[in-house]
Amino acid sequence: MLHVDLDQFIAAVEVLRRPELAGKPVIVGGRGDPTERAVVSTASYEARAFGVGSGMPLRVAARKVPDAVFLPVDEEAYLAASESVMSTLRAQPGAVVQVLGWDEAFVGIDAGDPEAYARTLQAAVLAETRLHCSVGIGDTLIRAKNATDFGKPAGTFRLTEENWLDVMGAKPTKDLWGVGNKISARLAKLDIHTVAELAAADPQALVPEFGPKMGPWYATLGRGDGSREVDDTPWVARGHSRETTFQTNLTDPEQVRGAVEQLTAEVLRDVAAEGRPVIGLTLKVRYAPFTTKTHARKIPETFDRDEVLARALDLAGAIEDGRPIRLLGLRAEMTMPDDARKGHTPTRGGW
DNA sequence: TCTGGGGTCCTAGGACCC
DNA sequence: TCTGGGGTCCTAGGACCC
Repeated sequence: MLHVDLDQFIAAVEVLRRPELAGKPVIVGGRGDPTERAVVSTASYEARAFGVGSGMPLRVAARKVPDAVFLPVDEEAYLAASESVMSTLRAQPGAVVQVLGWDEAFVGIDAGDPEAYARTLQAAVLAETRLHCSVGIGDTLIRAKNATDFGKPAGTFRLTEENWLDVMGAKPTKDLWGVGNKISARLAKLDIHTVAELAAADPQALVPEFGPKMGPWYATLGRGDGSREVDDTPWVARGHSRETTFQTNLTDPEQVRGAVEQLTAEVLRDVAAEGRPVIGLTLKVRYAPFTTKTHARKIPETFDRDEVLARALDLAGAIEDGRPIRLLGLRAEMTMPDDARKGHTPTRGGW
């Protein structure tokens, strides 16, 4: 199968409608004001050359590249571009498309020459949207996904059982999809540092540290194994959430209640738009300096809007907790009945 | 250097039941 | 007197992805 990934997607969409930005360092994030509390969504390759990357605070990015062009996030524009890309992929002969995000998809194909198919696909996307993409080719989803990085920009690369360890074996475990800083550090405690070492690990030996599902799953990741099926079942959201970061920390309980009420109402609107009931409510509270507390409640399906709001304000009461408040941010999440759930590869991120 | 906003899924531990 | 064993449900917290 193939994994298709648009190159510097958000920055590329912005450059398309502002051709004068081509070749300049472009940084998209927040409201486009580098003095605000917000982070980088995407940086163009020119900005990345200065060490700017996704997730970096805008203030830090501005220090690194004072001359950069800062732009606000425009979700609608990216969504429109994304839909155009995905429909181009679906229009290819024999393609089964599993969308992973705005700028990524798996494409299941039955082609004798996957590289040739990939180049056809890249040409079609470019012709339709003027956007470049890289394509990974693999015999599992994991291998296709990892292959894409080696194809960037605008190229292709193939990873299979044959060359997986030759190409990936010496890489740190963090390079694997689903292994971040925390998991790689815990693997290191077990003296597992590289992909090859993880591939050689006994899956059962990882259970005490990571649990019955994730332990064996990490060993599978190390080998590049896992699903070979591209699944184009339409995606159904499990939940909705809204998050905000305050430009200055909130300290007043009344302000906190107001913020909770507003966020909750916004999420309720998203859920109501789907005509589905709420069955769970979670408030995540980000306190300065950087601790998160969670307050969750199950919600009866029969609850109406006002009852859910009241339950949220109940939870907000727990925020105060006697101590002085210093709130960096808030997130309200609601879950919906999961009758449409599919799945069962124990991965995060919905496939 | 200092922390987005949208998601998904897993694990631990306590409560409760038989 | 001293404390089984299995199950489910719920809450809190954590980790990761784009």
